[in-house]
Amino acid sequence: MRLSTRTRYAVRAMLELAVNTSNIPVQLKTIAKRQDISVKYLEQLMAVLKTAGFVRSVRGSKGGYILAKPPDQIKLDRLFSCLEGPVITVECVENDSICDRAADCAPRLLWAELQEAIMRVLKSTTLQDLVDKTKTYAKADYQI
Amino acid sequence: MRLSTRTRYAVRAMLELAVNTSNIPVQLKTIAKRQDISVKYLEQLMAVLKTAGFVRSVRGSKGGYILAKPPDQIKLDRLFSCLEGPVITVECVENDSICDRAADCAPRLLWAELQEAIMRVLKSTTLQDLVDKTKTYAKADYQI
DNA sequence: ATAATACACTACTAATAAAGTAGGAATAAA
DNA sequence: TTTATTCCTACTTTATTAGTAGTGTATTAT
Repeated sequence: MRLSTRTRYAVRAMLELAVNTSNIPVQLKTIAKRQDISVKYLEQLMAVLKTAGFVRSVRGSKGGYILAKPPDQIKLDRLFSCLEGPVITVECVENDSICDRAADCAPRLLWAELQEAIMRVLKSTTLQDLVDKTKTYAKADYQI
Repeated sequence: MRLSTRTRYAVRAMLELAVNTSNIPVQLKTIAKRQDISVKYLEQLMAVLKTAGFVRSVRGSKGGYILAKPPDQIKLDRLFSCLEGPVITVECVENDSICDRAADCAPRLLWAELQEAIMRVLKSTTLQDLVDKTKTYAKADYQI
């Protein structure tokens, strides 16, 4: 049940965009340096985030990325599902036809509970919440 | 955040042992057939479960496995940690020294929340709970 | 215009982990 | 002694994740 770096990187990148309150786009180079992620890898993640409608890109010189919506309208469960895929614990939770046992399967009920517990946390968290927590933890010269 | 088959198989195997109320040990062959898992793979999982003290084995002919404790004393969080490893979401949640950012990291707080939510469910579930649910769902000729 | 900058797209590769297989040794019952 | 079963170790295969590379395209500053 480990989280992929994919998701972690993406959340961190999104947070970098969220703390940028100006209208000047943030360059991947900048995020890559601050977050210690290769630009090339970030590009791929940003492509996913762009397709999903979380960010807008500005091409060309002085280009970069900005959030497509205000941070308080970006829920973490959405971010997750576009990065990590929709299934969080086990396939059968969502799709009971993949296993004959599904109908009578007690473990499956447990996996469903787990998934719900996870989703509850993610649904109740927005990018803005993370921004706020960042500020709380290191008010002055914070780094994400 | 997918669950390993390792853990799923092990839980199902444990459940097979739990529904066996006799003192006769259950053979892996039987579990393997009922659960559609290779005996050889099961052997490895059972070795882990045995080391962790969840099951006892009876060697030789007519041997097999039985639970080492009554099912209501087997919490799922314990089962998990011996199969899936202690870290559920991200390393840094447990060990903040692996990342310079850890102290001021808002995402890390989120991962910690996720982990807690998962653990809360697992800690409040025992093997007996699964047994009960199984019986509820298919009283007569239940298959796990 | 042109050079520089930065995103866009696609394919490939490397590393790691998960899943499963195989063979034989130890043990106990019949 | 034969048979059935767990035990132990090593290997193999497969899948996923993570990361790299190269080329293309759009935009802007000069």
